[in-house]
Amino acid sequence: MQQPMQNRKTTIYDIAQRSGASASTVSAVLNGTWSGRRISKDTAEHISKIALEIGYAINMQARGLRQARSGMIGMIVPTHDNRFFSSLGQSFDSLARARGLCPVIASTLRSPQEEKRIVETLISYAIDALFIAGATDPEQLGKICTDANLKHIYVDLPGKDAPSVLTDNFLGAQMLTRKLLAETPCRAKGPRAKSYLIGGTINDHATVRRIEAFRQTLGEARVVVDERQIIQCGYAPRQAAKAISQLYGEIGGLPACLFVNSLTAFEGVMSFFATLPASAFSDSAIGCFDYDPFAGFLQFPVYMVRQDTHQLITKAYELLDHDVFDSSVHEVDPELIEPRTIAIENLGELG
Amino acid sequence: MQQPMQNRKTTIYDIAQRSGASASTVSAVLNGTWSGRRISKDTAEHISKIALEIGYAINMQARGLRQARSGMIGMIVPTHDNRFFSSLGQSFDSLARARGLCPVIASTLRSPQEEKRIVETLISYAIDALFIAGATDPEQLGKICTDANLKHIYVDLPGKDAPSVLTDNFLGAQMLTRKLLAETPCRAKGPRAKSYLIGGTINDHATVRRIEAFRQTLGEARVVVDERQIIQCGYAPRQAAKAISQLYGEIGGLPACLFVNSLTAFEGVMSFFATLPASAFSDSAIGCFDYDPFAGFLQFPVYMVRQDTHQLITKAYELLDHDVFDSSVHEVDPELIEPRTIAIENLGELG
DNA sequence: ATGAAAGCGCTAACAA
DNA sequence: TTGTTAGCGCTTTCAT
Repeated sequence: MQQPMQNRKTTIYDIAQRSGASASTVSAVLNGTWSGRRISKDTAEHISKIALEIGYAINMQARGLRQARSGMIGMIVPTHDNRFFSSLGQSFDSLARARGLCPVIASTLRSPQEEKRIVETLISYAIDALFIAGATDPEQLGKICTDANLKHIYVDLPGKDAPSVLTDNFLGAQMLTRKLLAETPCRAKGPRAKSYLIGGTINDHATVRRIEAFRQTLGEARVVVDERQIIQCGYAPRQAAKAISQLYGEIGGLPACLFVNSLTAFEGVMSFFATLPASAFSDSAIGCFDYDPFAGFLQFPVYMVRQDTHQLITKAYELLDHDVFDSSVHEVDPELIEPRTIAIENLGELG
Repeated sequence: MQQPMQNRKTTIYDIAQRSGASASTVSAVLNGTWSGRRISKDTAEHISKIALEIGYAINMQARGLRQARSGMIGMIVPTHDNRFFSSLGQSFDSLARARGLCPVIASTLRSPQEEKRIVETLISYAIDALFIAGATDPEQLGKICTDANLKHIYVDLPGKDAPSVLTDNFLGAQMLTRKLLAETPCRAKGPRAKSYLIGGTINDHATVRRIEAFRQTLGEARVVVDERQIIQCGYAPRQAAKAISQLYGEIGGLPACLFVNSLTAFEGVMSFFATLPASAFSDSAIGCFDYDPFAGFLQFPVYMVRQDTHQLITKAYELLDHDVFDSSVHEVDPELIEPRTIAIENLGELG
């Protein structure tokens, strides 16, 4: 017996009953395959009208079960709470919806176990594809995806078993280093005359490329970089604060050129800088490989590199659309942002 | 005939066959209801072992279809790309996963039509609950949720038909205004001696409360606020830039006290400030109802109010857990952040 | 141009 | 203590 309660969701059978058509006809009409099934326009319109009237909403779990896909697309990121990844997330979301997919962004907190759990969860929900951004163990995830027959694309890190879309980190670091060298005041003497890169980890491909560019660019200026000029203290603000404080003590001031390798590290650096007098910055050129609108308006000029998140995601979707599943690598140029500037896109109508 | 292809996903029937048990037994074991079904521990262990061996992964669409729920929980936000909402998102995500739910965060871009579409989509996927953060038309969404029998909770905006968790915007604005008045240099004369609030819209509850507090706090200091001191230019940086530029022209400089009503508006304000000499700021006290770590290190002090996003989300989950579905309102205190300070939570190990 | 019927993978009565 | 069975709501042959 049909439950007479209001709670029963309306189904295609309700519409079938009301319209006098069969469930399969209703289904075809409602999911757009009706033209291929030579259903008359009259029938189609009639059914659509009824569906609208009774407020029919399709059950995606039923459809998904039948079709063995879900209409959802996933992306994993280390954290939502980060300018770069949330910006990737925004583009991912908008572009997913533009193609009728439901976006699901999950954060891994940079934990390999969480990464695994999350990807497995998403597979359980039969997501149609996965973007992997900022994984700590890409190999592990690639294997899980491959085993589950899940299309996946690496974003902002290179994978071995599927296409990758990367920022041209070498180019970005080169632009930034060159700029910093050009702007370096020549007053700093002795140990303070050197250039330093701070932040990041060697496990991280992006960091590796940036260090390569940093080294090479300094090399072009006939400067040799020793190990102590590359300070790998991770991304955590606290660690960066400790590292810069220590460096300051060792060399007796700020270095002539300081390349900070992420915004989070820069937060830590700033917390130390806040303890210094304004004069401490006069002999240094400071840059950050990341973008925050306010960092460009500090008491000293900060040069920044901004990744083109929208382009990264756009490329990733293009690879999906064109069924590219080799392990090709696609690079996107970042942009050098001058101090006292706000990237123009941020001045759009949307907050 | 069973397909011998590798592509067939393994199901509970595969496990049933291998273990000699029935599908329902396997199901009970795998979803934890087996103790209630008086299944022997031996059987359970045997089945679990096999499931692990053959790498079984549950099909959540099938489970969801059967149970008429999905194990997913949704949240809508205006944009991901925003410090406040991405911070809400992070807490939402972590806490969802902690209770075994799959978080889905979707952005509406502040469009009423998108809001509607998105909520309907989420309902089609049978999400178990929805957090509504930053909707432009909460009434519309409330009705849709109610009709679909979907538990929903308003976050950062008050709803009429379900519980709401809000920042105490009045308190925050009061703290900020008091601080600004206390710090206002007394040098400004004439029209520049007044206090201004810039940014936001009157449709927005948070803005309304902040304006109330701004007015009342100034009232306590025996100052009357006229309409022109409340500049409702929306949240877009571009509009805010235009508005502050216009104000500057009208009153011949910066006002003695400037209360900026959001970080995005503050971005716009900064893009105008960048055109001013450092001396332009000496007669003003400037504050922002929002937090960015770098905004505290600008060339002039900026007082900020930081909302407690984690507490907002924690409360919202508590309401879910305790089955609170009345239209009660729950407020969470924000925090006043002094310039030259980085909120301590940001200095954790995670970037 | 349309309908009947099977089945996606799981869970929950009800039997045994 | 476990198995049988009947769906959840949809799509998709295949028949007509």
